[in-house]
Amino acid sequence: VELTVRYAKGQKVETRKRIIEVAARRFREHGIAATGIATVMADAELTNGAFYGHFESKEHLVRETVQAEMAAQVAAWRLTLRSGGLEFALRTYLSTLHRDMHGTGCTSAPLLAEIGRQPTATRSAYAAQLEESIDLFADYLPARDAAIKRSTAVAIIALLAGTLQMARVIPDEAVSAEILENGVQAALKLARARR
Amino acid sequence: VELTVRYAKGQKVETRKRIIEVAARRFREHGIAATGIATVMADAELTNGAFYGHFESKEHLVRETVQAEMAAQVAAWRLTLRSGGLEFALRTYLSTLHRDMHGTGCTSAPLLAEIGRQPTATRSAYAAQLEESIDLFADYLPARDAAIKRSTAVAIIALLAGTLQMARVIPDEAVSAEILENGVQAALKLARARR
DNA sequence: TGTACATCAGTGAACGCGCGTTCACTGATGTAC
DNA sequence: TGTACATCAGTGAACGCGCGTTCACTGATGTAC
Repeated sequence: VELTVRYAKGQKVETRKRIIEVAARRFREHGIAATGIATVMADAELTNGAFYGHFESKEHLVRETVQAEMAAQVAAWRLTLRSGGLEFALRTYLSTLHRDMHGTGCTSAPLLAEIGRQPTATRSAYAAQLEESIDLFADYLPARDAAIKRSTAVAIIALLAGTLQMARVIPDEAVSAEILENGVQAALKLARARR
Repeated sequence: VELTVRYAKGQKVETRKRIIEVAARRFREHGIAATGIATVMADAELTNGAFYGHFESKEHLVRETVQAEMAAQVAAWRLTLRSGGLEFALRTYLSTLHRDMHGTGCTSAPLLAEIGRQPTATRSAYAAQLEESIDLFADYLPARDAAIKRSTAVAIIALLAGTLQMARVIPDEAVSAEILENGVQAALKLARARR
């Protein structure tokens, strides 16, 4: 069996990546159910037919997008935590800037509930990346016991997602900003507790 | 102008209520975008055409449903808090029973992110009910200062929503249950802090 | 008491549209000889 | 070097279907006289 490369090496892989990126943006902005294949493909500057050369179905695209974007988010968190520490990372996440950055921000917060309605494979992909996030956060917590670090990290992540979602709902700018700042304080409170 | 009652008094009002109830169930279970008018009306044992005798549009149904179901939820919280206190209410909310009760449970958690994508009118309806929840929770917190009660209540509500969503995503039953219990502990920790 | 009429909650077919998916095809590239 | 052929990423029309919404209608009820 011979393996020939007729197209620029990795071209198809790059197209696939581009589809995932534009899909992620649409998903975050409008939700998974409200996002159509045709609009995603148009965003990627392709026609709808090309989709099925890259993915078996919409379900598969969702799975791969959740997987890839959550991994990217963990990497981003790692960078922010390393460069600025916990409070800086929390403040970056719960900033009005991030709140208003629907398409390019966090994947978890806007899609968490909807991921809960996806097939097990997609939810497992999320769960795996969540474990990465938990381990990462745990490294920046002052507690001694590993189990306490873990449970605190879980609580902080849940709090962050809930707070960002809530701030995005509230139309009153002052109240919304208050909710964000409040989330930072509560997360720090949880982080500081040793047991 | 004469006002005659040709049908059983309040029949239309009751039908309207029934539509909102079945819509709420569908919205919680499948999300707003994934729920169609025709299926809601079929659930209410009516044909799709009848819908527009009760609501101007799907957007209006969403608004009224969010308003009504959030109000009902506040009432349920009030009852649970009054009868069992804070920890009991937290444990009820973050129970595996509630986690698995997608259609009839909390409206806020499964729809929070999606409500954030609705028009301002719907988001304002949510915001008003959220304020009720905050005031209600604040009454069951040990802090002295009203501002601290308020900010703690906000944090607890955000934590509850995020935790329930997360627990619903995780396929591993043990990990999911751990996340729920962990949420209870974190909420209690926040509640106990006096400042 | 009996009949003609008004009211109106609900019916069900139809509208244009976008959905996820399929498929025969195009056309640029590389291979074989 | 030149020509016939194979590969395959992407094209674009089409599929059946459900969406939100409209509308002429039905038929049970109550009113008027």
